[in-house]
Amino acid sequence: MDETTAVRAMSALAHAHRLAIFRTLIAAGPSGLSAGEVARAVGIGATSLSFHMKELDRAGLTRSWRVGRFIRSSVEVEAVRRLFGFLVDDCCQGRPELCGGGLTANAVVCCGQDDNESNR
Amino acid sequence: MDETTAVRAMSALAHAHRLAIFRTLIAAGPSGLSAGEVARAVGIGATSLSFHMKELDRAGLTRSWRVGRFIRSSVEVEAVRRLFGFLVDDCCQGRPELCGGGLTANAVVCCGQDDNESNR
DNA sequence: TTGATATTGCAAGAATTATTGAAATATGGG
DNA sequence: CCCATATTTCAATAATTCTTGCAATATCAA
Repeated sequence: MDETTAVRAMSALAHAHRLAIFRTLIAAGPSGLSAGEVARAVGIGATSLSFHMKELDRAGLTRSWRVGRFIRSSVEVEAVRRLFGFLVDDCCQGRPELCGGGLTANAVVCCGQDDNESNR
Repeated sequence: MDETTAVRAMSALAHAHRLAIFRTLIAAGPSGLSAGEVARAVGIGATSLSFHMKELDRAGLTRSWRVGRFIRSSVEVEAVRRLFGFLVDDCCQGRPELCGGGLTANAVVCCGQDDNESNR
């Protein structure tokens, strides 16, 4: 993960609607939701959802795929993990004796090692 | 953590200079760095650093305190933990059977339970 | 093919955020 | 008290991002 990628990801989450979309999709799990379902859940219009969903996809935080007339989207769990890692991986320069707890940076997100089939 | 707080935190990190500042401070650990040291490390001017540092402080991601003529800043590790949690805590609606790995959302950052004295 | 549903693209204005240097403030040392 | 260092404030400009409705595209079902 480079800085540009990380900034793009943070920017994608730095918006009330997109954060709500992201959290809605995190809750939905690997099978995701259709654009319409997300728009309804978040309370925004189709145009607005499309705009914001595209931002999340572009940032690599979500993935979208077509199922008939619907576009389903879900969170790219691995990307979230990499993002968290990028933020904190150099914590205390990796010298735990500088810190109290002394854990090396680590971020774990639900849904295991990412891809768990479902209807992708 | 509410949505407004989370958006403010993500916005604070959604900028190349501020992300660099944040990561520099994460690496520095609880004792932090002075504004000048950060500015030099990141390669920006004093005015610019002051502007961006204030954003990080305002977002609650960092804390700053005066030591003589210097202002030192360090990362608020607990705030980072809460932010990560807010992003992923509802993962798969807390129903691990929907996910492969089945972990509940969890984000761990170095430096233990936050405050480890040093020169605060 | 036609109609209905689902989603995206476009364009212009509105709003927010970033950049810059110069001046102002705070502190410690002599 | 005066000077040098460290940081912040101010103000104007520049740049980016958001919002909105409507038209366009894609797919399915009849």
